[in-house]
Amino acid sequence: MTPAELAALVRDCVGAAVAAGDLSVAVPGEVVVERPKKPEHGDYSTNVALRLAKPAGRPAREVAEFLAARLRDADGIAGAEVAGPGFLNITLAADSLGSLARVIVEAGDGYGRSRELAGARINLEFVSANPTGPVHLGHTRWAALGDSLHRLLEAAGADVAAEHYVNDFGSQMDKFAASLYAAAQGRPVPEDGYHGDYIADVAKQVVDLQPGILELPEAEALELFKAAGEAQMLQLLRTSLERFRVSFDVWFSESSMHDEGRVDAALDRLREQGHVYDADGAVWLRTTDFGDDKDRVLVRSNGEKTYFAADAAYYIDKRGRGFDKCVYMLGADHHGYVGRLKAIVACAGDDPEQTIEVLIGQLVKLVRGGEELRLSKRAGTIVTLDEFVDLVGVDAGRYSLARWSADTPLTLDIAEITKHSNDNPVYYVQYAHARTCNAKRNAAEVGIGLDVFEPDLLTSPYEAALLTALGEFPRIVATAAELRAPHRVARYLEDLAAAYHRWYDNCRIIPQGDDEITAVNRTRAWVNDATRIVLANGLGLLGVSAPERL
RNA sequence: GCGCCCGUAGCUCAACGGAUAGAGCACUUGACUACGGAUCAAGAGGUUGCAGGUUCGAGUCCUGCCGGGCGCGCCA
Repeated sequence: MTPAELAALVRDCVGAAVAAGDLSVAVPGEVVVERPKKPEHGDYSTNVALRLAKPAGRPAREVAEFLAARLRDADGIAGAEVAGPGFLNITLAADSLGSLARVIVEAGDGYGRSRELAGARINLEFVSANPTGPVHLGHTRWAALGDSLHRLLEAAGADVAAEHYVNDFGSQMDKFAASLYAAAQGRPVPEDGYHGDYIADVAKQVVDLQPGILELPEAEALELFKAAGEAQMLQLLRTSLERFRVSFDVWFSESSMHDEGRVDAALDRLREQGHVYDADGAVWLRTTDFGDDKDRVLVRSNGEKTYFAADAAYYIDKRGRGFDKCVYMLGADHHGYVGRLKAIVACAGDDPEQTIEVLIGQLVKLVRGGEELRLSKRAGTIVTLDEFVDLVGVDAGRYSLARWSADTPLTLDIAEITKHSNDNPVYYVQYAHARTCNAKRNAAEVGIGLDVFEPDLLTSPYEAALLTALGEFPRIVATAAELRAPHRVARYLEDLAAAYHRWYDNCRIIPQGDDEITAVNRTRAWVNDATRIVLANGLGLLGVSAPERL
């Protein structure tokens, strides 16, 4: 019996109690069944009685007793007890709990996927690094979390587009072009330009591709440097991110919106909605109508459209493409932008509470030997994604960033996250997976495969603990997707790995010495394989490899 | 000044409003006749920043303080 089936059974018991007149209450749409922290609280527990007590006008423990009495008579239930203020603790019969192993093995890659978010069309925008420099550490946290969230949302059944916005319009691109031009001529880059070593590299690549560029008039050369430099930078961004196993469905160019008149069209739309006005020679959006602390400029008095205008157009474009939820993942230094974003949405006639969601990620610091890693020679800024990957590797890097909730400021110690030992959660989980693979190989060698399955033989408490942990996976995935919290998957995998290691220490798959191979051993091979599948599926959601050998 | 985020064990951090607040590291002590021990078992470690409030129940929600981070351009 899966937890979902048990939850449905509990709900049926509520329905039966109501029908019999024991309770007078509306049957809840969904009942939640959890794995209790303490094993003495049963395989599963539910707080449904506590929740129903008030509407039913009865003490919670009494409600729980009505349900317990019905549950005890149901198939697959070994026991149901009322505990504490009114919790209902449920123990499953061994064969009922053990049958889960077969369910998981048969589901394979599909185990953990659900239809919870089916029908949702979600636009997920993250990283959005400017094409004027490398991906840096601040983006990297979102690269890991955003890509994991992408995978999670799809696993929960949502229709998702991962999108990288390219700010290739405006004054910073002119500075970028000027920096490249200066570097190509061997002059020092302008004071307000971009100073990293990569500028010289990109400039050289542009000159190599277009040998005559330095002979052109300056204005023409700058235009070419801008266009070709951007193309080079985008290639670098893409390469860095792909190496980190992060991919985007759409790279969305800001300047393309300007070129195609879509910014003007968006401004017209906002004007029609009645929130645009002219003052001081500029065009404004009345965002104060929707809680912003001041109105914002869309078109400057010199005629140039602002970043903000393009963002409004971008939002309207996303909605035009059919997304009903636009998720923005921003760094903590951009949180001041949230109010304005919501105002854009409201000005466009949508409800910000419905159509956008802004996730704010706190800062990441890297330390080594107690000292913060600060300057990157290469980028002239803080540590880059490539340097981070060089330092810790993709698996440790992704796992370490995905393991913590985004709204916690994070300090990562290089020495700690690269240790190849149980000090390091990523290796702990990967080792558990490698161990399942190794156990499977060894079992196969002595003739134990997936042939005999007698789940009533899975009677060890270590078995029960492992099986209930395996049963939790689909709910963990769905919850992590709904709460936009990939770190829940990582924490769960650590729990599961621990339950597996304990089980492995106590329940042998291959008998010791010359002992005979029994149906218990053969059935345990299923449990081992189910664990292998869940660990692999979970690591996959985090973009971390699941090696068969370490 | 205004706004957002954070404050949990010595350290890094968990905990859909649920049971005695949990892991890992570090510290102390065990299990190596080991299906790869990169593992497992045990111990110690807490007034969840402070003070009120809401309720069957608060680390979690509300109010006010204290401390830290970040942001408040016709920049992007």
